[in-house]
Amino acid sequence: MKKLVRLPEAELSVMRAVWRLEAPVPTGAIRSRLERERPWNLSALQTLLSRLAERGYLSVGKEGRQNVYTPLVSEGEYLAFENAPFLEGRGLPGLVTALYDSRSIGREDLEELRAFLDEAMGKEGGT
Amino acid sequence: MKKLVRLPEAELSVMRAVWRLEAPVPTGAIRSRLERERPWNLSALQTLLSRLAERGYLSVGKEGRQNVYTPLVSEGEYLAFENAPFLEGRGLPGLVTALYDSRSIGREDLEELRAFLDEAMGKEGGT
DNA sequence: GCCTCACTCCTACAAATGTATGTTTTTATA
DNA sequence: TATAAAAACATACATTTGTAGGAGTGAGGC
Repeated sequence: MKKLVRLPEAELSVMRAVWRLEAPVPTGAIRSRLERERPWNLSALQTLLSRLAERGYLSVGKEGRQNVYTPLVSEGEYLAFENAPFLEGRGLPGLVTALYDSRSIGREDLEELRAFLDEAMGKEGGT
Repeated sequence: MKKLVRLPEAELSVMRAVWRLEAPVPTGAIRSRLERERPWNLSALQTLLSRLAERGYLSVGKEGRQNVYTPLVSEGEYLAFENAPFLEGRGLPGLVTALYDSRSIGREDLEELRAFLDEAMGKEGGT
């Protein structure tokens, strides 16, 4: 398991964009994906991309003369990493409970989740 | 709903400690709670606490001579806030799937979660 | 061939964050 | 009562993060 580091806000936004695009992703695609949310100056974005590469979150390749980026850390891995302190203390049910209690998710979400689990695991729940 | 801001690493560790203690929490209690993980210099910790108060994450009171802190944002609210971009895109099942696919949680965790949901909502799941 | 576009890469710098020192005030106590 | 322990509070400063400017370079249009 890679040694992850908590990403600063701006870099995390960039990663989220990359995760949602088809790798390898050219800079321009990332830029347009983010233009509503964070209309960065091109150089600013490039700085963030290289920092992400330094940190081992992205690999950089070339497609012609353009840089293309591929995530080296999946969104799930990162999510697990960020939520680890909570998950360790209280487990997945604890997480769901906390979200529910703070009204961040509702009863429908729980229903949906249960249906999803039943579907994914089969109703038997064998080992 | 308060306007939350993503906390920097150090401040977040402090919040996690506060969340796990009984409010209102005196500085010393936070300090000892964190001494393994982040053995901060007392002033360093005090700086972080006042920054958290400025940001509206903690309220500060006095208990005799000492400062005592009370969270103004619950752990669940914060969790929801941090995971919001993911949850909006993919919902709770998506989150669980991402964790599972990245092997951050295992099949037992899913079993446990399902059992928990069955318990919490009743097996019928009617609305 | 020359210009413009679209990028890359290097450099810079203000603001935010992480960590510590020094000073003062309390309270407890040898 | 002099001394030490505990903590507040102000201040400082190195490092990291956020954002941008500018120089260089291949590609396509004219």
